[in-house]
Amino acid sequence: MALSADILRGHTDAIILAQLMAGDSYGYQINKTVTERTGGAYGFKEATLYTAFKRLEQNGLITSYWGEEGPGARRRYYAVTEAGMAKLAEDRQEWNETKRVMDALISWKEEL
Amino acid sequence: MALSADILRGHTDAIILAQLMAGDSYGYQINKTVTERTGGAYGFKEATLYTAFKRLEQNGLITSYWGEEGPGARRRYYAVTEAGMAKLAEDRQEWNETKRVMDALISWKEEL
DNA sequence: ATGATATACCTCGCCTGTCAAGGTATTATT
DNA sequence: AATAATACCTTGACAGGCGAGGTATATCAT
Repeated sequence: MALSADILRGHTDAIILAQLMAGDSYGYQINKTVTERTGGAYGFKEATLYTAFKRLEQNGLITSYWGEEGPGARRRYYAVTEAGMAKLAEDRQEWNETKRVMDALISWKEEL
Repeated sequence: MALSADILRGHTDAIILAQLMAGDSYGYQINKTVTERTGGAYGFKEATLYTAFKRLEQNGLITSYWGEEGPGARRRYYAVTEAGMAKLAEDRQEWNETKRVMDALISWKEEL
């Protein structure tokens, strides 16, 4: 099942921050990693991705810099800030809470 | 932690449908049940709730009728349709997939 | 009586994140 | 020369959440 982004709306920032915890990266690479990690079940639309970078940077959760130019298209790298790490920790707690709440509300068990 | 609805955006319909599987109910009651079931961690804003009812009914996933008038404010009851039950089954699968995807993307383990 | 609180419903208009569609540029492959 | 892959970006439309406002009934405290 391919997930629509509207289902994951609000989790985009957390997903990006989490990927950056493994090291600085750039848009195209991050998206490929996301797609691989989910077995193709999920990937960002480009507009969504770059909108998110902009938002994250404006909120001080990531910083960006142009990569050293080798051959090929230029790459803008992103790095998590301290604030970004703190935010990710919050988001992870929030995700655990989300799972708890959703499972309590839509699971089968309660109805049997 | 109190969850914002933006985190659960896209899951509102599934939550409502799941509550109605236990029997016909009305807005105020559904919301109280949701709040109780989540230990106060979640509840719909009224505008969100009634907007969702309208959407669900327009999509043929629920039907509504006014309750038999006893004393007190009038109540509009909602019932799940066959299409609603089918949709809920889909939504539940989707939720399982969402958990799988999110855990694959933001969990700690992968980084260690 | 009067005000407050709980129950119970509804609408309007703003806000925010997603994304289709459009664009630019480089390199490799056919 | 054309196509595809890499890599970035912006604009405007759309949809769901929700603050703020409204209506109405019943109970409880002052």
